[in-house]
Amino acid sequence: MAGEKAVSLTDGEVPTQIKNPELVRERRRHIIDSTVTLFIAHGYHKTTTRMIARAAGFSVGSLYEYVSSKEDLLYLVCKAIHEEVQDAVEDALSDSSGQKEQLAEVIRQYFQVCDKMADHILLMYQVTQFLPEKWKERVLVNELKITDLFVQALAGMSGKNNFPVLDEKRVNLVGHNISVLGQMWAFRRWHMKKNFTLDQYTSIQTDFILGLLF
Amino acid sequence: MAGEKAVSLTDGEVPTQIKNPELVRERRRHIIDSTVTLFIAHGYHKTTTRMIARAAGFSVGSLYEYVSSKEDLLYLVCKAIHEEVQDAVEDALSDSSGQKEQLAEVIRQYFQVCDKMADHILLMYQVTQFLPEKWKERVLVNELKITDLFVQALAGMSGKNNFPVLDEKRVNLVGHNISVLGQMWAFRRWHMKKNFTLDQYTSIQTDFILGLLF
DNA sequence: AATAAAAGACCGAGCGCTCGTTCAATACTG
DNA sequence: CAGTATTGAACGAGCGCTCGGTCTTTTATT
Repeated sequence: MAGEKAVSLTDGEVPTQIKNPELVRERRRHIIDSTVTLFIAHGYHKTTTRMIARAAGFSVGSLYEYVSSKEDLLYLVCKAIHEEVQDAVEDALSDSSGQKEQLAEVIRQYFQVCDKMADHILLMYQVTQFLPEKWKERVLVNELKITDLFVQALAGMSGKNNFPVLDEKRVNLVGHNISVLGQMWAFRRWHMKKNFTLDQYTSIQTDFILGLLF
Repeated sequence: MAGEKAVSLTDGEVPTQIKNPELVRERRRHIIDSTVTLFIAHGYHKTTTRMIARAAGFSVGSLYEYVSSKEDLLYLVCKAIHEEVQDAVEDALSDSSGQKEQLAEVIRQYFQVCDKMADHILLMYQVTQFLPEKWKERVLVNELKITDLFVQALAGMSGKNNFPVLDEKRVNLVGHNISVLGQMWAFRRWHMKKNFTLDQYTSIQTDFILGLLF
């Protein structure tokens, strides 16, 4: 179930003119990579399909053989980012055995991911709004999946190893808080980077989350 | 100092062709109101200057007498939203006397503001990216001002009334956390509204912030 | 008070341009 | 040669913004 590193870029989800599915997977990977860089640098609207084509080493025409619209490409980008974050979080969780110290470690690794992928996280925040409704829903579901990893982990700890028992709603919300406080390092970095190192940030937020502050 | 409900819409900041400053203030107020509604409904890019003019009851030409570009108008919108939030938070803080229970009350009122202004908060997240660098900085400063209200309040409580002493960095970060956890009710409402009432959310998050969970 | 003149506010057709997308022509490959 | 992949010029809808002009209000003049 976990650990597939799903590279489902061929999905009928997003249509293509090209017959050879392997070619599609390979080229799309390439297109997505180029596009992410451009989107981060210039934003969605100021990145033109021509720029994307050029950066990926294609003509506009070819680009449109592999991707049916700019919006669809945007969806592929969002999906790829989510997959990357999700994989990283799953890795972090895989060697966590449910102690309070382990939770701290998971948070530490997650925040590390948020730091490394700060640009991508910011991009997701900026760009989800431009997805067609159909894709937008999917993206939110993916976002929820990541948060749920924390929720599940917390639920697993609840009541064990001097961990307090938390009802479902509380667990759920704490999961979201962890998720968002990680992202905050990305979307408020204009302030954070000026005032904290990542380690400082992690340390204080961990205390905060574990309720050691007050 | 506080309580001016500053309506500084005449500021030389954003240029205009119209001579009568009172007229400018009045009309801009009106234009901004119409624009906010449109931006919330359709986003920045899909809202055309024609739509804005029509909604405000002007011709495009007149619109451009009061506002020198769509980007400047966007800045005015952001500023107006921040002013509204800031005023509301200041009100909430004005009758807080520095007890733990009072902090809870401030949080409650702030979250209420976030709920009422959820659309606006979301809009700010979506739209800041389109501001010219010059305005973007200002907007971030305004955002910081609001967070600082919490930081100041916390700093004032630190050490008094069975409140723990917190160093500057911790106080600063907790202020940001309060600010962001309020906004989270807005930008994750697709999940939150499905699973919590505002009261539930407030109650759990207050516990979380005050560290009563673990 | 009547009239002229100047200023200020308002108008909207249209300019110049960008951008996503298409498609007829061309090249490649087995 | 058939099937597939690639190309990039051309398209046309849509956009922000301008500008020559009109309408309204205020001021000046007789």
